[in-house]
Amino acid sequence: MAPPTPTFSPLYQQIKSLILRALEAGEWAPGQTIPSEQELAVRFGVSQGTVRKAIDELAAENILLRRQGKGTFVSSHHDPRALFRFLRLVPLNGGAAQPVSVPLECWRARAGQEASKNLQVAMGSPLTIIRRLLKFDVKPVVVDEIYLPGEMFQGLTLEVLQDWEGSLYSLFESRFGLRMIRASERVRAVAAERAVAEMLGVAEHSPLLSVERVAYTYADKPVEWRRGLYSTADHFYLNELN
Amino acid sequence: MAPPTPTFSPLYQQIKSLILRALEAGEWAPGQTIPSEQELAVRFGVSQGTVRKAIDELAAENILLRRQGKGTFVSSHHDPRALFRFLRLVPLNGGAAQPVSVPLECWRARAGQEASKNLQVAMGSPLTIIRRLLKFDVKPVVVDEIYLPGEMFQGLTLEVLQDWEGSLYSLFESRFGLRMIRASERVRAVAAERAVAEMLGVAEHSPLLSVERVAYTYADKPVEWRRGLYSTADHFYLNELN
DNA sequence: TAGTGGTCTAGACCACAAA
DNA sequence: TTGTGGTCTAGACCACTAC
Repeated sequence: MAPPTPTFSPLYQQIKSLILRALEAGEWAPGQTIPSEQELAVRFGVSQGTVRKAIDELAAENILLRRQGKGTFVSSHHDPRALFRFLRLVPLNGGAAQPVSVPLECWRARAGQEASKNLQVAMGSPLTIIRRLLKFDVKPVVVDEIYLPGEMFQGLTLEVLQDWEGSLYSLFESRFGLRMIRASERVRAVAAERAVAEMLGVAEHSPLLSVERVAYTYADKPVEWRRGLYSTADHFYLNELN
Repeated sequence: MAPPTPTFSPLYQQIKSLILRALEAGEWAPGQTIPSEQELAVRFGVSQGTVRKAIDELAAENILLRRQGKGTFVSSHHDPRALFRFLRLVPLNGGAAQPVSVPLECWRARAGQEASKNLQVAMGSPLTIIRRLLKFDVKPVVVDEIYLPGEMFQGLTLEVLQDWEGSLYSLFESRFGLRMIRASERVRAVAAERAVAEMLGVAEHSPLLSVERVAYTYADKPVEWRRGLYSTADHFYLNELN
């Protein structure tokens, strides 16, 4: 006897995949609308309700953004609301909530063991590395070291970074067509080494938050690995558990 | 001219509220099934689809749990899967993933300014305070100090805590009928004071994670405030950003 | 006024679990 | 076999936005 089909995939999941593939292929640009539910229903040969359920899930994953009366939009890191989706840092007592990125260095290197594991690239493959400061209201709060697969970020230089107004991810989106969809962070407490302590204006050996992040684009492909050292003298890392 | 009705609440939201109210009133016990969608549809006088959408949202909030073919269950902290919903601590290199709670002290006090603010109770109102250790595989990793509104936790003693096998929240659920629905955590890095350093087996002034949590039950009512100090020598705090 | 997403319904059928 | 949740459809109507 043949086994009963072990793989059952609901129609709306298949539609979801098709929409994702279209997004991945750049068929609709970030910030722009996708076709209406009715149009997509015709295109895919299913009912509007099925398209709706597919879009519902993509909206829940922050990949699409629905706006009643206007349409469904491809979400974009240009949207200022998108910033704090990935930066969970909040001032302790009021203070400036808008951070400013200050690029310090940008250079090329080759992937070591750790980078190769986190970015799922071969050992020795080219990397682009960024070091930068995050300031809240003139005050430095975070030092980041950011590892990127070199092939995907051709032409990324310190000048490009310095000329950019806005978040890193919005630069990645505009300049390199890479959209970060989700990320995973590992948080630990570490003692500040001297160089970092100086940059953040804290005493050597002060406790800092070490935040290691791997960020993924479509199809769960990792495209960024970063390590941030956060001074939590005036800020905290906020996490909502649901 | 009268303004056009500024308050529009979809039917399914109203149904959702009704279900929440029933849960709050204890009409269905944690771990047990609620009536079928069809039954609820009849009870509330709406279509099954409307009940479904209400339940969908409650399931997304981890308040209900759907199981195809079996029914819809009231989620419970007895479910072992529920543990890591609130404890985001993961071993660095394998190691025991199941923590053991070791209650150290349990005493009464009166709410100071901070407790009063976090628990939304009056200054001077009675509190129950717990101090406990969390061990992974014999090794102490977390020291917690937990502040609870005294009225809601009558009869909570060190003996009760020591006799309980399982998580704190499952005790709260069984013994005091209080279910934690969501929580908000503020994470910072701090230096270990001597007493804490000794308990965790680390050097004085070692960097630790300070995790302050306010946990809420139905209707966003805060019922627990705790501060944990985490040793991140062998563990890290994991956070998924979506 | 037209077009979008949002809600609600009724009904058919499928997948899964338990008896 | 029965009962549960899960999927899919078709159609009506509502709320919001823009023209």
